[in-house]
Amino acid sequence: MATTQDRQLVEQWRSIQNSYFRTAAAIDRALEAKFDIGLNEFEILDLVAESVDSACRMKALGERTPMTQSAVSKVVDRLEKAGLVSRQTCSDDRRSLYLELTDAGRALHSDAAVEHRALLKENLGE
Amino acid sequence: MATTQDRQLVEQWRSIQNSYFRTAAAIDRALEAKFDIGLNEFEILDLVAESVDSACRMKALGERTPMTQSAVSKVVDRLEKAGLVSRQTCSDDRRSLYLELTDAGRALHSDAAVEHRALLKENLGE
DNA sequence: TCAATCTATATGACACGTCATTCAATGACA
DNA sequence: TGTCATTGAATGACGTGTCATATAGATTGA
Repeated sequence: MATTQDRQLVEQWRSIQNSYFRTAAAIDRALEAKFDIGLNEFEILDLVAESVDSACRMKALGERTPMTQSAVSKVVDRLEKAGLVSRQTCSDDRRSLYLELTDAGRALHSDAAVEHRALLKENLGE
Repeated sequence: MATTQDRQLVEQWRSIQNSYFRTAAAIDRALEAKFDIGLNEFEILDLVAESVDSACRMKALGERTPMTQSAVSKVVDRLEKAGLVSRQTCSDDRRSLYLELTDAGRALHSDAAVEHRALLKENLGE
């Protein structure tokens, strides 16, 4: 039997879905159009940009994002191919890699971040 | 410059992302394991199940879901292939189709809905 | 009534994410 | 030290979503 609570849960869930998808789509389109990178690429850039320490980070990145380890790896592939980020080997654990923004990456990030925040405000803050 | 408000927005956004992804993944896995359908398939089933009127619905479905029209079409393909739903032509507009649950679809939906609601409660209500 | 246009759905090419696996490096412990 | 398990990351096969387009039916207006 569908209880009232069930219906409320479903409503709540649909509303989360809609706001998530609408916001994500809006940001994705804008970043794609203006900076030629997708939302996931930006989010990785953003995480790298806010990591001031130079700890080995591919792993850490995976923990701060809902993306899979392999998704992160592929996003980083694209960022690296685009010359925005570079993979550096870790001296203390040679399995690990950490990421560094290139100058181009830093520049693009700081422009894109403005757009990103503005769209978040528009869609979340309303 | 990163203002405090910016940081709050980003935090809020990440928290939405996480709760969305965690919940979606949990439901998806459970439905996949127990009923062999994905979350999107279930959501279409759910929409069809709650449409009591027999209006032409493919179109209407598209409006109640963040999915693309073409995504809906493919999800329905799979549901039809699985024998859970059937496409019916519309007499008043032969371009349109409406969907009907098969008996198997109705049965699966009512079981899966219990699971779905329970997981929503667990993840959203907590 | 016949174009021109619009609308509902389907489809194919493509991009991207996931899973399972692989590979190399590390750690643990006998 | 040598084996065995574990860990960080990359990769290939695959499924599914998106975009652009195709198709068929509807609508409009001359």
